Amino acid sequence: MIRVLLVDDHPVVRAGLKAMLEDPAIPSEGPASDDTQGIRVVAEASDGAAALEELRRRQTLGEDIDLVLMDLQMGDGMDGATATRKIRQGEGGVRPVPVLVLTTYDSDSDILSALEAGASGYMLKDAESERIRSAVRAAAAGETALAPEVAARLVGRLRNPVPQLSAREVEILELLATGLSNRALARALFISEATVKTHLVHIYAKLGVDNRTAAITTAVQQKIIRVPDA
Amino acid sequence: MIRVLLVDDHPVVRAGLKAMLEDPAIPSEGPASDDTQGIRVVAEASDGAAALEELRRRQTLGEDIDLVLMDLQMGDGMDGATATRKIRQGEGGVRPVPVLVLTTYDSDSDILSALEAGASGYMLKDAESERIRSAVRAAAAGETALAPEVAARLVGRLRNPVPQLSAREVEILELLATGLSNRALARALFISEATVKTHLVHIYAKLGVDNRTAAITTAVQQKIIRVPDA
DNA sequence: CGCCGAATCAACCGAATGGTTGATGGGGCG
DNA sequence: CGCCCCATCAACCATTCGGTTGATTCGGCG
Repeated sequence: MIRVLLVDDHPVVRAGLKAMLEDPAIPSEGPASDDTQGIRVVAEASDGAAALEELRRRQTLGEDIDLVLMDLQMGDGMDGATATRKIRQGEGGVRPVPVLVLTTYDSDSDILSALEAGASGYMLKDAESERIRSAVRAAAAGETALAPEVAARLVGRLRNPVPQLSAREVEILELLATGLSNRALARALFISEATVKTHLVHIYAKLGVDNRTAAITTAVQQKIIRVPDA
Repeated sequence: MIRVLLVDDHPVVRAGLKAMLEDPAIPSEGPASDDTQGIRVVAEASDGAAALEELRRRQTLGEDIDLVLMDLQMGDGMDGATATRKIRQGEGGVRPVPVLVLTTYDSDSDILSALEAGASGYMLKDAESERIRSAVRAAAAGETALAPEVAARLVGRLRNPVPQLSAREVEILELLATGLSNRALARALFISEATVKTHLVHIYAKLGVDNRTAAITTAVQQKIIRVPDA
């Protein structure tokens, strides 16, 4: 029996995962084996901080958790990648437990940040239930479980690595996103307009675009910057 | 008994909604009343086209559907708003049925397009299960069910003379956010570059900005548009 | 019918942006 | 020390963008 802690901010998704994990549509044939052992959702949390708290509480009670199923995007509170890192590093008095990330998007930066945080796997929410169950079993057994789409992205990234923006370039991108002109940008950063243009050219090249608008959306998509607050 | 057709491209979400709708955590007290009548998910579909097909099929068989629960964003195939419009207008040989939209985002354009398409309600996926069930009951009874956040947006929009952009202007903004130049914009919309510029001037005026970059961030902040998907 | 707003287009202008080449200085690294 | 990357700046040019004026068509509305 694999004991799972579910972390997702949407009650609907928690209910769906619980149903999927606990009620296999096709019961295992033949005698029970390790490969088809049952899965039980024994705890749930709606954000990263609550997940850490719940994990610690369960472990203190001697009710060990075998696996954490974690969403990455969570409205407010600690995000999934941060929570994953803390769990894997045993912060806050928890014993490290495998974390399987299960989320909606497969952006490069999401995948990278999750895996760097120590996730044992990365599945997408549009997966069929049997896929998700086998990923849970694999992750609980200490193996790595990647959705095919995710694996493909990783391979693609190895082939042509994403050019890294310098700190200055990111700084410029952030101001760019507020709608400043080159001149305003120059004044804000105490540099000349010429320098701003040079930076922009570098940014365009690294992002594979050819104008400021595309640079902003691309940067937002790749989570290099965020849309500035209102 | 309310008979529901579930439309969502994610198996996880379908399973979650089914579990939530059919297994009320708190069984109704006292004798059964109309208000607490049961809900049964009798059919599912993973995109808009399949939903129409399924609805028609069930109605032909005499197995009427009382309500369609519809997601707006669906990976490929017909999107939710279009499917909602077709169902409400009885296209494709279906009898109109109330449609409750249940989605993740609450952007103005999403809400408006769903309601204009004839949706009976608009709920967010992060809602608690009892909220969703009561929205289903209300919508099936012909009432309008809006999530509080959605209702708040609507009244806020009535108070604030939110500079109302025309449909065409929003369309332009959305393409603008992908980084297209005026010329590319013109080609994409089969209009002249002059017209694009005219629209942009109007957009800038309504949003209180003076260039395209600021227009995009402002529009995103005010949830007039969303950052385009990667 | 006349009015108005939305959408379309044209022509024009100045300003901003993009793209290039080339140059300087400072850090880090083998 | 030499090499390379980063950040800085200059000058130049073509293209694009922002803004204006004016015009046409079409649909809705009083």
